[in-house]
Amino acid sequence: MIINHERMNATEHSVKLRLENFKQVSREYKLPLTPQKVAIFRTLAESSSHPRVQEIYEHVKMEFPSISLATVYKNIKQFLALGLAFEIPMPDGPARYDAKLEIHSHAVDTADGSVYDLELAPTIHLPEIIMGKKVKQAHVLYYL
Amino acid sequence: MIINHERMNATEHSVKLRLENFKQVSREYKLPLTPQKVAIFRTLAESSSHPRVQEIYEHVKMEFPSISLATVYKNIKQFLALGLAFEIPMPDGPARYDAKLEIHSHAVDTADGSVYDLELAPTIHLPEIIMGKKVKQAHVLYYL
DNA sequence: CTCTATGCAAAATATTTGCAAGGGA
DNA sequence: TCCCTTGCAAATATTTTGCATAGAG
Repeated sequence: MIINHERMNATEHSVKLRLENFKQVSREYKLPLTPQKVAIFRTLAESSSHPRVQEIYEHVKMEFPSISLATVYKNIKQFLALGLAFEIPMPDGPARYDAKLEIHSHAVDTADGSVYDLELAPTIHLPEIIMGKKVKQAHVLYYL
Repeated sequence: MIINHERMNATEHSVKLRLENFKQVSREYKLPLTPQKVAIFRTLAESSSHPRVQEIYEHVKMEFPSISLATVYKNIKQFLALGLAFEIPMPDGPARYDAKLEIHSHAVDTADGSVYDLELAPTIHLPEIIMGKKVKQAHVLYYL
């Protein structure tokens, strides 16, 4: 297992890739790309701290002071449905979000609420089918 | 990987083991064993459907009509802190609970909200230490 | 007798919804 | 133009808290 400390933010390159994917998927589903929506996705893609909805809202508010919390909620839900983001449910308090595309796992430090990205070693392969259904999302959550 | 369909409830034997453990831990921490608390734990231990707080409340209410939802919340939180129960955070809606003692994983069917217990094959061993901290709880969550 | 638990009500959080107006493709 | 989106406010959950009383050990 490789642990990605990610003290720094996502690289510009990977942010660009995520944004391109986001735009492509939006076109595919004929969903309009509003500036607010792009700002919400970019905030998520640029962050490495697995922000809460509230934090995304506060960040986007700097650029769009009139944005509503409901808009952020609606967009995040849409990202999840489109497979553009992961949700990391937390044992206490609101969920955290992650725009990383590859399936990976998270370690949640319950002491301070920080979330670490983990890459599973390639020898650990998660099942793709369970109970005859395709695995849409897999999270390995460790509570420390 | 072995999938435990668990259409039936937990066996009487395993329920007895869980209840004994619960009572021993309570004595250890000098926490009074009230009838309500025992009923809440028993409800959890006997169920195999990973009930929500609300469902536990409704079940215990049959035996203790005056029980309060707050009491169920308080007790469930205490069980988590004592390691007597697992919490399974859900992508939508309230978390589910499980009194199973061994670390195992869960598959969440997002279509109907049902939760399956999974036993990880022994060849897949989860790390016990991450970032220098002991893993208190590990969940492998699959969203189907 | 002491300490935690219970039950009730109110408060605090968190998330969703309805709807009129705005805006992207 | 056609939908989807936005922003606001109100409505819904959901969970926590304070406090007086009850009860376990």
